[in-house]
Amino acid sequence: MRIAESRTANVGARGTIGRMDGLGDGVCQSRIYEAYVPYGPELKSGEGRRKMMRYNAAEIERKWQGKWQKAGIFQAVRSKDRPKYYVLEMFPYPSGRIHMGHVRNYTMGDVIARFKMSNGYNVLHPFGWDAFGLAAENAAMEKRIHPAEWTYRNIEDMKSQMKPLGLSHDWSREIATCHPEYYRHQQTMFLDFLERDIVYRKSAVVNWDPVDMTVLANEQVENGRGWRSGAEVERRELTQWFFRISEYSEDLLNSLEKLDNWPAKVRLMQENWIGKSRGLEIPFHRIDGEDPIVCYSTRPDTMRGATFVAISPEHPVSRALAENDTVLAEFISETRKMDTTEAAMEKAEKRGVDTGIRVRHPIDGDIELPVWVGNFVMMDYGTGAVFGCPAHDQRDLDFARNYGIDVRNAFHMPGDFSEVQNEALVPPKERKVVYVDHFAGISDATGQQGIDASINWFEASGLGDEKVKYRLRDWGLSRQRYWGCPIPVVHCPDCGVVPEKRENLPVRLPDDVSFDNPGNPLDRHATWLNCVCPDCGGAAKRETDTMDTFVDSAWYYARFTAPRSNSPTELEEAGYWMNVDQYIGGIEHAILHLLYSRFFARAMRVCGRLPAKAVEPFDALFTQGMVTHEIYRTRDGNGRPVYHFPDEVEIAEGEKRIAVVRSTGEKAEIVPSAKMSKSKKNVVDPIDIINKYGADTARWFILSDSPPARDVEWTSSGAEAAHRHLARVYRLCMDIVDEDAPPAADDERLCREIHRTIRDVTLGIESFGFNAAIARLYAFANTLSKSEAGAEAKREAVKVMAQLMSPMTPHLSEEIWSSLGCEGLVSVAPWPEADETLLIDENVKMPIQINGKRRAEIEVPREMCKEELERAVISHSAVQKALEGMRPRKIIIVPGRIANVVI
RNA sequence: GCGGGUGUGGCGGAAAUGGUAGACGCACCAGAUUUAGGUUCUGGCGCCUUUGGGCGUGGGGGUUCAAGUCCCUUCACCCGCACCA
Repeated sequence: MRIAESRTANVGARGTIGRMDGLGDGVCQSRIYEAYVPYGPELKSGEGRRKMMRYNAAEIERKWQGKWQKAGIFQAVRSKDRPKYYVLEMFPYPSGRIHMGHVRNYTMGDVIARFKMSNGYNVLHPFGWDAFGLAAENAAMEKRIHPAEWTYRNIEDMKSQMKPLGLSHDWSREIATCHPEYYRHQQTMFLDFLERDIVYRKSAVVNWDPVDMTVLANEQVENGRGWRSGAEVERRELTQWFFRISEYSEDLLNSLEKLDNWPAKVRLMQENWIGKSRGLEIPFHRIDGEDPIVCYSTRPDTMRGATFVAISPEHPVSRALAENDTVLAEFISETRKMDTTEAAMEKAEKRGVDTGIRVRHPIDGDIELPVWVGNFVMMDYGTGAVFGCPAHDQRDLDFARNYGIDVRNAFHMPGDFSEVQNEALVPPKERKVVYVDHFAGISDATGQQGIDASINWFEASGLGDEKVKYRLRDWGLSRQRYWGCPIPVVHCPDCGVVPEKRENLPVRLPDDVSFDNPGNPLDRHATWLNCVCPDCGGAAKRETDTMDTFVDSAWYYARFTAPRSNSPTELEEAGYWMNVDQYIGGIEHAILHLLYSRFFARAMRVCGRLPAKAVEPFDALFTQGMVTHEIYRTRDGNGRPVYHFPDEVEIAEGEKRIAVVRSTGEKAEIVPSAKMSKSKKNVVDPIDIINKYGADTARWFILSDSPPARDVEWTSSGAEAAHRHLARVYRLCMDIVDEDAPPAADDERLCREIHRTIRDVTLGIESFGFNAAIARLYAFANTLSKSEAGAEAKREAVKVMAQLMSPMTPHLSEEIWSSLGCEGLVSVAPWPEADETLLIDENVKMPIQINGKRRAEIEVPREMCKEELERAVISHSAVQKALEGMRPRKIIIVPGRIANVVI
């Protein structure tokens, strides 16, 4: 790892830093790390500009991107002189095309990065590719192209689509997770984790996606379906690798509190996902004297109403019994196939099989309870066994009614008829209940009180142990796929599972694989599969499962701090750059990626791969909304919908908007805004927009109008308006550059407006109110164009406007900046500061209300005291008229704000 | 079922802290420029109106001199989780 001495010094080295041996011969040489050569020759300045006076975005943007490139201003280098700022957008999957969602995401990150740079921060703003994944394998099967080639080609394509946007990414730090120089470090950390028992192997019933032919983690199953394929997930028992993320439940939960720059919504979602609950483990003793069945309960106050015990089909007791019980065995295999989709769950009957086992009621030993295997009991929550209390739990009641099991009240609500028929008696939290037989010493209590008292009572009586449980389960990372990071272990018939030697890393993916047959090609690759045991040197086989791609993205933010290091991270670099100060991405990763990353940062710290201060990877998180567009739909002969791209229809504005398909003249239905999607054809290609209007317009528009957290609708009229405005700003500025008017009376007013604008725009950017900042800049342009100020004052206004616009429209800003004759690049010029003294006007306009309704306005000196103000208000003609000679009942004066006269 | 969010003109949306509702943009209307269209520029634009005002931030109620903002209640839409014991 070399760190360049200075920014410019690093430029020449850029092409060479990354000459890692790519992916072996014949497959694909990564060109990721080659230098970016900006397109086209530079424009001659001066004469050409004056004559044209037309806003030529293409030329301007090409020119300034070249200059930035030359100056190397976006390359991050550690420095003691300035505070660091690490801004990161969630890196993309290289699907081949960038879309408007990317443009929005990266533009927001760019605004922050550029803003921080102007404010004196040493900014790290890297970019990379989340490059492993199934799409590449699917492409391999369909198009007979190697996944590596497909991926690297897509990366190059997407990069060429991104470059014209003029983003301030430090490309010298580019990484791709499918590159051996990335995943080898991931393998190193896997071995770290293995040594510290953070990753382990176990046999478990797992989620199997029959379409993608791989296992999925719990987080990756939505509504019983695979998150990528949408196929119904099956339950299979397999031996798999797991990360011990559940060991970190408490820490992951508690630390959420400290993430006060995360959206509350995301924190809440994680909290619910981790799902902490306080309850009891209660042994139920078997009549036959075998080991007791331990049930978990968060509602031990309902114990009096227990009439049965239910255990999971996966419970060891069920399994043992099933060996000699065909009925039970049949039942267990049926539940495994059970449909877990929402609709099916709703309808699914509560079914079970009586095991014949009887247990004693923990409180009253004379009562015997039957033990059932129930299809509604899950093995991986609690202990896989529950007691059933039909009187106070709807699910238990349904089950009891199906099998004629007793219903017994543990409490009733005073004043209400409490006989349980078909609905369980579940009192609202705040409702008081009366316990049967002064249960656990309590006669009555409201909700939580009763629960707490009963937990304490059980503990004290030695009948149960208090246990805190979490819903979060260990993260299964094995995937039966080729295009992922190989798990660096070997299976030896003599030594068992043996980690690969560190010096043998990376365990590379073989290049010569075929996708002609379904399944994992690694399983069939004899020369790769057969290897030597690192321990005994005997014949052994490689692990053919690869890692979940969410592992790749769980630590990339750390790798960016030292992307060419020979170890996964460099503590010095990570210590300087971590944590990510601002992370930006979609809400869809609220649980998956963001939870995994939080876990990984902790595990990496345990292994000494991150410094102690990097507890949380992301200090601040911003989740941006989607880009939407309306849909144009016609119907075919059979009434099936036919969709049309926006550029295929003509929109007539008027009282009603009408869309007509150009080629056929058909009238199309306009369906209100929806997420851009290829299948609905409501997409616009960023490249088309850039070609038509330029990058600055695309950037300006995508930030306008909608608050960044909300969805933004792309409209062609909006994009045109943005472009019109930038062209107007350009003309306005160029006119002013050439102006020669003497100082005027308006100078001071313009000057005050400049400083108010600085304040508002700065505040807007800092608070992610880009839309408000842009609105303010529109207003300022309006003011400037109408201003009667002299040339000097106007030029100052133009200069400041260029600076304030530069995070959003960097190219145009540079052009204006240089036209004014300002030194250097506006991109690195210090951010303008608002002069406090100029923000305060000597006179203020104060509205006068009469009985709370605005009736008049007076202009008064700022410093006027309350008494004087009151006199001024009273003597105002509108107030006099309203008073009709009477005295006001009350006068409220808020100096500088408002006056209210109550009559 | 549990948890969370949103609701402001024809549309997207502005309004730290309760203090001039509708900034800014789109669309629309009128005028200027133009042979015409487009561009550009100027002005208008919440609703009703007897031109004095009245009504207006999903609906209803409340607190306050004053409510988009605070409280209660209700409706609609959106999102997340869910056989969680």
